[in-house]
Amino acid sequence: MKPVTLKDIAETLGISITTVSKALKGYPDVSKKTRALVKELAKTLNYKPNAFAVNLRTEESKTIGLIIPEIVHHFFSSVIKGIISQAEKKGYLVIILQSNESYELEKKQLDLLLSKRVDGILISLANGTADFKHLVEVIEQGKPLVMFDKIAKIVKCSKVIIDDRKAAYTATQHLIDTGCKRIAHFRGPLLPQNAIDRFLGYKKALLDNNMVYDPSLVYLFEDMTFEVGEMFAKKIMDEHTDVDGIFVNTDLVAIGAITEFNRQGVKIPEDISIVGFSNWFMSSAITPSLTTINQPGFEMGKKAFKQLYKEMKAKKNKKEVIPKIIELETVLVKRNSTK
Amino acid sequence: MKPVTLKDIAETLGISITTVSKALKGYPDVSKKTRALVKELAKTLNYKPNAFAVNLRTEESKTIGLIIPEIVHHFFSSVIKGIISQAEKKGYLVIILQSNESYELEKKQLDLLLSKRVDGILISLANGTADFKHLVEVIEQGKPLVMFDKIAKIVKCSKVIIDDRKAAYTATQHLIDTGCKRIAHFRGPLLPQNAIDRFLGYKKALLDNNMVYDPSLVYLFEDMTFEVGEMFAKKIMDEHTDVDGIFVNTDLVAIGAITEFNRQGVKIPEDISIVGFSNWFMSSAITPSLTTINQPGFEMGKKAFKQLYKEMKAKKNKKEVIPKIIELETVLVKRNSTK
DNA sequence: CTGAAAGCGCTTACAG
DNA sequence: CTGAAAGCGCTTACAG
Repeated sequence: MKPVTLKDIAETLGISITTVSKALKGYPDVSKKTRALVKELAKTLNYKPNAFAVNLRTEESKTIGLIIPEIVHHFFSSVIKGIISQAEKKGYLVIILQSNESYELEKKQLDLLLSKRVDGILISLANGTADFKHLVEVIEQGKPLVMFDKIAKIVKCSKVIIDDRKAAYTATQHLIDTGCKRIAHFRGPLLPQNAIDRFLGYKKALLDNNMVYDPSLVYLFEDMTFEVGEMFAKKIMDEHTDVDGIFVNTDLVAIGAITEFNRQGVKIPEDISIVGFSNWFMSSAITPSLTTINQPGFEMGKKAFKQLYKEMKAKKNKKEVIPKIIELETVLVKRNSTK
Repeated sequence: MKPVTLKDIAETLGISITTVSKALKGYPDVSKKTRALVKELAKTLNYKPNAFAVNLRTEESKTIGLIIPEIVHHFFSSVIKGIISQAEKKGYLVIILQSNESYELEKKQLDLLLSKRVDGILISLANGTADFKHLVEVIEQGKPLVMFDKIAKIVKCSKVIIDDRKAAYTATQHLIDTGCKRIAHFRGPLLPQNAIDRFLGYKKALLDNNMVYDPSLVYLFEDMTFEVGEMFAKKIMDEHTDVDGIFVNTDLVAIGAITEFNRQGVKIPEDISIVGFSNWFMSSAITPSLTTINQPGFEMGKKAFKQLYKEMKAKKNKKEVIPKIIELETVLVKRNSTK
């Protein structure tokens, strides 16, 4: 009933706990005979080291924390999958917490992870986060921290990102190249760095092509939902009948817009071209299929863990870590929502 | 730099570690003055108990494990969200692992969680799992275990489920009630209990209505994807032009089928009616919108954790636990893919 | 009201 | 090659 301990094995074999421990860990200063004996007994008794004791001794839990704004999102769940798959390979477990896009919750979750003494932390910031003291504190404490996707530029730590500005530029340029003259942007929320960068890329593409940047064509919204896409599609039809192209922050919203345009008989791409962002699997399924930017979530998760792992290892060996910015490639996936 | 310990506080205040510990935990046998002093110092020093030591002493980690077949699935990510939200309220953290629908991996993950000594385990079975010894062992060890959604009927533990058979019956009956005479079923994989039960509900509805059950109208497939839906829609048009209704195992597959039928000019619901399963948010977005069975994922996650919590508490108090089957309500959501 | 002491199960520096 | 001992940081039964 009670779990088997080193002591149990030692007593049964009439040797010391020290020797049992060493034998199990394959230390060379144990005789072959003893080692075999110990290992055999451990196996038959189904011995499993008490993780709590090991943690206490080694000050390491082989567990990392992950804070994510929202789990129920195709992109983020792909990232999670990437993180878990990689963590598993290295023998790490992942504790997942959600910030619900709230700064207060994010702070609280970070504190929780710290008090649990996870070995490292992976985080994608909440939309509501504009102050970064809580993150700086983690770093000052020497706890490895890697940010991904939604990051804070001024915080000195490793980051795994895409070049949102460039990707948005490419998307907008594609609209221009295919003949769009008046291009709107469904921007999303105000604060997060990726929304800012996508907006900047959009704007720069316009200016580089000697097109007018018109702020009234930029639509802000908090929630990235299908319904928001429908709503703004309606708004465009009401307010700006001359718009012939839209660059949308997220596929889900773009698909909402497409659905509404379809419903109203607006032809895509003849009347309006649309480019999304993220390459959600539904974007190839919708009619017309959606031209979009591929954002490699699974890959991002893998890279983020790998970097964190390096930093945890470096810390263990008391080596200095130089923060690294890892940028993943994005690709424009051309489909039928653009000419 | 080094974390503050009870000893640090005790030494600074010139009192014993015992008293500091008691004061911080609000034990009544400490003078008000001492308690106030200790608490204040702890706060200014930002004392956080060493979770590893607490775990070792209390044999409790306030952490649970969750094994899920696939994270990147709207339904499962909703469940995860429900679990995490509830766990947070009770001060528990959640370690998430994926079985990738593989029995071997599921066993391995379970073992990992056990060796980490989580306080309890939540699991939804892999499609590949047909042997349940690994689960029985967990229970025999006295570790609280609750299964949800994809369960094994013969394993004696608490379960949170829906009545898949009844829901499938309702879905099929709705097709019959709206005039369908020849109803196919996209069944999904062979093994999981929920696929079996949905199939049985479909069959029973046919028989209760004196309709012929034709095995050639039941389509098996391993992966529940959009593409599978497209493919089987084509198959139906080739093989069974008389089919006028389909009950599909999952919304995603149903939406794939709708897309293909739309493409081929097959009218929904005039030529073929379709009912899905799960009420994925895209099912109200597609044209025509999809009639489906609402499967409460978030709710299921919450209930599963609540039950696990009860059992962990009972175990702590050395009370017996009687396994409980919690069945959540499902509702048929009528939309435009049926008459 | 306070504290000395045992103990949770492990790891590892050290002695022999 | 083997083992006694210290110690990780906490909790708690017990004595005073």
